[in-house]
Amino acid sequence: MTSNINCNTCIIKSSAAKALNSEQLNALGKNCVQIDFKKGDVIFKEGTFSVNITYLREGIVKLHTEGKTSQILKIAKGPRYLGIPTTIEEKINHYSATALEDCHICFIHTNIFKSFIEENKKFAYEIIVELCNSELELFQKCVSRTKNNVYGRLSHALLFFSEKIYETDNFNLPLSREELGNFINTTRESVSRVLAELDSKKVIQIKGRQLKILKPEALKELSVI
Amino acid sequence: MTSNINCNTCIIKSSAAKALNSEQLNALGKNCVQIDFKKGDVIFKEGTFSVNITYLREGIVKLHTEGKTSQILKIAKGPRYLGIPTTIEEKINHYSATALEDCHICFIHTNIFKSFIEENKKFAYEIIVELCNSELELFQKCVSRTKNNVYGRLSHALLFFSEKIYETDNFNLPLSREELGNFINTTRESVSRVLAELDSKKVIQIKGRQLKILKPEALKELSVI
DNA sequence: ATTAAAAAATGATACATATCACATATTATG
DNA sequence: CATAATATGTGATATGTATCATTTTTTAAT
Repeated sequence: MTSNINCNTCIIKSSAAKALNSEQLNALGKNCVQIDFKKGDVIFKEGTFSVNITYLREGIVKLHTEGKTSQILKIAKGPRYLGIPTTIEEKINHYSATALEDCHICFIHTNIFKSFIEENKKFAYEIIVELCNSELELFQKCVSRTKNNVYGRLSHALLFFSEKIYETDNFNLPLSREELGNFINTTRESVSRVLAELDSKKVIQIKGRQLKILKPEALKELSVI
Repeated sequence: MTSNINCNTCIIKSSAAKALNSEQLNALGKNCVQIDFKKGDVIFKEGTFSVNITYLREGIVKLHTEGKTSQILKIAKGPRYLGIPTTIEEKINHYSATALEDCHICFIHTNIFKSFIEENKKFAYEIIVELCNSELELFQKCVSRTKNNVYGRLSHALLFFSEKIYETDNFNLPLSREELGNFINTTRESVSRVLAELDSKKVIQIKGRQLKILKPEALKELSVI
């Protein structure tokens, strides 16, 4: 579903978008289209031509590589920009984005996005801060993936969902066992086994995708970072 | 060694620094100090308080975590900014930087750096582009570390040194076997073994740190990314 | 040059985790 | 509701790589 939007009245703004003035928001509305995606929909695909900056207004997406050894690089929750690195200079997407929950996404013309950077100091600064945070997050993930064993990586991922995405210790996993494996770089079998063991040790309670974290401290102990 | 500098006459400028006008370069010179580091010197350390943006004018550095399971996150060659993510908003360095070759480094007051972002559109834009490239690089590395086995990761690293750092297929490795292990997430023993095997198969020729790549295509085949 | 210290090479073994095979749920479809 | 398709669980085995132990080489210090 596509719809015209009024960015002036939109209340779901990233800290960068909050820096835009009324005139800029009007211009944004005219150079931007909101599309609604359903769970599982592909938002953009690795290798395709990119002409927009993608703003995830609401929802949860995964950024991932393609192929049978697909790898989930990041899981992002709105409001935030997606894939600025992959779109701003080069025209080819370096990775794909797929909706894990229903999403409202705004596709913003790269040109108007660039003009805001030029016109609006605060906006430019906030984008820089966002990119910096994104890179630090990735560093963290890099370290977690390599310093932790499968137990640690899975614990880290479960805590990430609980703390950063759902903000509760009782939620439905947004990923299948196989996708979880792609996220923490292991196989679906290992994910099953470790989840079963954490369940048997009463650290978590899992049934299908329904997860309840019983002992977050125990998960924290398992992951060094 | 510390010295006052004239940024106007400096010919070693990043693409962002090239966007600064004469007045800004004068101001930069007054709010910036150049320090020369020798091979092995620590430039900044994880966990310490940070008050500057670090500009690597010339030389090669490693960005790494501390501790016995130290991990090398990135190897960078000047001219480029180092660790903007770790310094711009938060005041604590999230990782360390150590010189792998003699380096000339400019420490720039964070405030003047921020003022350039505000005053100079082109500068802000170039910083954004640099951060985007940096993140893409990290994505690449994340994928390489997890999709490749030790052979692939080491091949990838050797090609990286050859293509991105030294721009020749005949150079001295900037890292010990142990550091190479920290860079590609393996042990020094595994690095030794794989180097020995690549040598015996005449893909490379290695003696101590002296490396000559004989068959770059063979290395490319070993690493999927 | 001689000795000490550090780095690298190499063999033997251990172990975490991938792979394979198959059973059992769970979800989709006519 | 039945049947197929897909996802998940679990045991047995294989394998890449870490770990440990020891030797050899290189580098640094006196």
